[in-house]
Amino acid sequence: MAARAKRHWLVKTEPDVYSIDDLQRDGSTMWDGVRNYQARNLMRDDMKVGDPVLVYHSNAKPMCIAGVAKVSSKPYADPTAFDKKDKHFDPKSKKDDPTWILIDIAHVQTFEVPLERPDLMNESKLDKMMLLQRGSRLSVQPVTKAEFDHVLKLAKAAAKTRAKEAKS
DNA sequence: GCCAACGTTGGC
DNA sequence: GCCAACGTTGGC
Repeated sequence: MAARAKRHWLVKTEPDVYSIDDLQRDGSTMWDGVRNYQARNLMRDDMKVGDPVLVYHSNAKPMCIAGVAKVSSKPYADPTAFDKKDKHFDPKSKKDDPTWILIDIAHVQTFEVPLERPDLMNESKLDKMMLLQRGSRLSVQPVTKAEFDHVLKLAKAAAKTRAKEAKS
């Protein structure tokens, strides 16, 4: 069977709730609590084990792309939808026909220097990136390979610059 | 703290 | 099925 080309993704998280550092500590985690159909469909239908994922810190100071993760499980039912005590409990989601589906993601890399949103906005190569569009609220979104590669390049360059500064 | 964008809900 | 009201996200 021909291997499917890897697709690239970005997930948003509020670092006060769950940050890249938490992910690094945990190794991997259920990406739970997503209650948006479009985001769910991406997790259920399009995200495949091994796909690279950028991790973005929203509602934070600073707002930034903080690192890289990867999809580490097949889709399965979000257990928080069944838990009455959970903030994300959804009585409409039944165990035999779950409404909310998630995947696990595993930590790959925490950027030495987070890429802050205003700097990303200045990158002409990222003009079209969904994350940077006004009013873009989708919390799980596709990223093109070109965008993904450019973000990694920026992260490397930023780390290099910092290393130089540390020396001088 | 404000508010634009946008998804969801519910009356009709 | 339409659409106004409402709630949430999330940048600024």
